[in-house]
Amino acid sequence: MPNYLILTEKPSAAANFGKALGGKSGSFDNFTYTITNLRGHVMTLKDPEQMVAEDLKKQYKSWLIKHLPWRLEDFSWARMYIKQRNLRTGKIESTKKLIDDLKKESKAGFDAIIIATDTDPSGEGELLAWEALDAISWRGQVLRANFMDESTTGIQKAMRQLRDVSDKMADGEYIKGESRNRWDFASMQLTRIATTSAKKAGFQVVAREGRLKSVIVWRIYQQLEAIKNYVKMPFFEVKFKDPAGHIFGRVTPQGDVVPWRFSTKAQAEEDIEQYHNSVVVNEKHQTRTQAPGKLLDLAGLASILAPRGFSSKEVLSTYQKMYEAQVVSYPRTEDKTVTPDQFNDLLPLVDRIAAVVGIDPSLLTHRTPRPTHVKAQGAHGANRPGENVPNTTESLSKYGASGPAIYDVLAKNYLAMLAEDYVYDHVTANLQDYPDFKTAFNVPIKLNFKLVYDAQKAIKVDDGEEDENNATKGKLGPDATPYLHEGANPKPQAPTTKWIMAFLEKHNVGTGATRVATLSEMARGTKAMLSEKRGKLDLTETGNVSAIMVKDTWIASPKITKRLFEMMDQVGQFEMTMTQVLDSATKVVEHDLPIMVNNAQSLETLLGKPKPKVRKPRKVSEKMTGTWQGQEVTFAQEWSGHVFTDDELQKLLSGAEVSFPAKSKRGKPYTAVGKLAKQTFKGNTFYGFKLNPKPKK
DNA sequence: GCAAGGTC
Repeated sequence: MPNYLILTEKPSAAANFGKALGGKSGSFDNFTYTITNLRGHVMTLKDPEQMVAEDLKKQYKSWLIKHLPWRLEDFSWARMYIKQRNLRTGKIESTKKLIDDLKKESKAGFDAIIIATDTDPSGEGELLAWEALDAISWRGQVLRANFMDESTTGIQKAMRQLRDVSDKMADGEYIKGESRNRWDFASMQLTRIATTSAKKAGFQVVAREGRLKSVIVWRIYQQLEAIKNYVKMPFFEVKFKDPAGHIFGRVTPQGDVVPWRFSTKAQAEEDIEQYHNSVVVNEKHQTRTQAPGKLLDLAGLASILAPRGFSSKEVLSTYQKMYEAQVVSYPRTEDKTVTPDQFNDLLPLVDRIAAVVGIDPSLLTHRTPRPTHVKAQGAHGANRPGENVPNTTESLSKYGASGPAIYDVLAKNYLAMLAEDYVYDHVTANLQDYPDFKTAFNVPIKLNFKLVYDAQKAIKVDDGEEDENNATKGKLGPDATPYLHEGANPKPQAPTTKWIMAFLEKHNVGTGATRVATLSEMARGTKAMLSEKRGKLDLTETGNVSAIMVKDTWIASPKITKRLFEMMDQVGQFEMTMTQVLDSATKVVEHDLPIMVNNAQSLETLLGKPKPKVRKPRKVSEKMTGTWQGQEVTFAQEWSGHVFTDDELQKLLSGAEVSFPAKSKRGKPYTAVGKLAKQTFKGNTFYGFKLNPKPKK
């Protein structure tokens, strides 16, 4: 029997594989196996200057426009470990340990490694698996297991249909992912062009311009401009009202010029003269139903919580912690449905969940799967409550400020699916003497799921259309009286988290999780491009500069992502080469470069004189020179706020140890013990006080 | 100083 190492994408997937195959290791079908896992991408491309020949390093380190566009064939596309802050512990972690462990594990006599990472249409799963296989220099056989979902049957089925992909260059899915990765890397050039051009014009910012950030920042800029340039254009038209307040009007398609709308009140007052009271006729009633809204993904959840004052960042990190406690399901899903298995797993818990969020369980009568919400496809399933039901929502604040709100929305939205459809009476009628004047309104009959949660309403983006506030109560007719209605062109809506998420989703830019992560990243730190306050988005100076720089460029168009994905499909089918895909990145740079250089000229006109950056004067500590180990050295007389005494300075020069009270970066007091030593910082040699190495435990 | 993608 062959012995396989099954490589999954993440711990949660490894757990599901273990469940499906009967343990973390064992035998299945005709092989024995061990399951292991990655943690997403474990390697990333090196910096540009680290991927080229020695004599090109200087030019590829430079941000000057004369060195751009790059010759992408100069790159080795070599990778390095990833160092990143852990969301839970807040500590910087490197992927080196994981790779070292995997390398050790892979040497335990396996006949093949099975790539069992997520099946994603962009080839990301293959890419991140091959990053790891290349990093451990795996030379043996490689098989691929494609699973559509992480259910037991889904995984078992996949493990019986293994494909040989030992030659990664023959694996279309890998080529796809690698192309996407290199294309995006090449787009880095646009940041250099924008930043350098803006700097020349006096704006000292880093203008980050990838195909996600530039699209977001440009869309927000345009919207803010539209609001700034909005001029209210009132209009007047004749409408009718019956005694109960039902309004009868004519249909005006958006943007159309119609003869019954006037720009002055006087004209309309003249017009109204020709109308008289009319009898209401043609009253029709139709009973209609509406199904509960779809289940949520992270972007939807973040959209709903933003107006309550929870930032994307806060929701992301709190949700992750709640997931690890199994209070909620897997965060980064793209599914908006659940599988029948997932539905059945949660079913016995729904009454308890309802009690926690204060929903009357007698409303939850639809306990069979709805075909619209429960589908036999998907992986982790839509975001929903987990197997651990909390006692109260308040208790979830231990995971973060947004904990109770996350659970409340998530649980109610899931429970809404178990309530019956909303039933309402759709009423229509028109006027006898003026049949073009119509009314339409809905009268609720049974609220049903709307008493639990109305996700559609929560997610809906205000389109700026005026609300007529049509009456929904009272008897229709018997007649209606003409009146003068005053309206106006709708004011563009303010940019919000919800609004930008809807825009990105419409254009298929990014995934649910990356959209939230990118927005949160764009709002963070000294290079922040935008601010997110209670869900309202605004641009910082960096954001404004970044936006103006991408006016009329290709990179800021959502079509670029669409085109990239089309090319990725072709490259996956071997109808196009990776080189050709990358040529298109160079074409974008060539196209956008002169435009950006030109756009820089309008920065000052649009934004005013650049604010001079106030530089904090750098504190230069006093230096002293003396003889140490037989050579003349110069070193700082101060270390971490402590000024050495004359006695200590002599001790240091003599090579002796000194100790003094100090405080750690976190403000924890400790005793610093150390000597003078030769050290390096960013490649430069210097002399100075150095802490003794920590004793090994 | 820089991308977008995945993850804890």
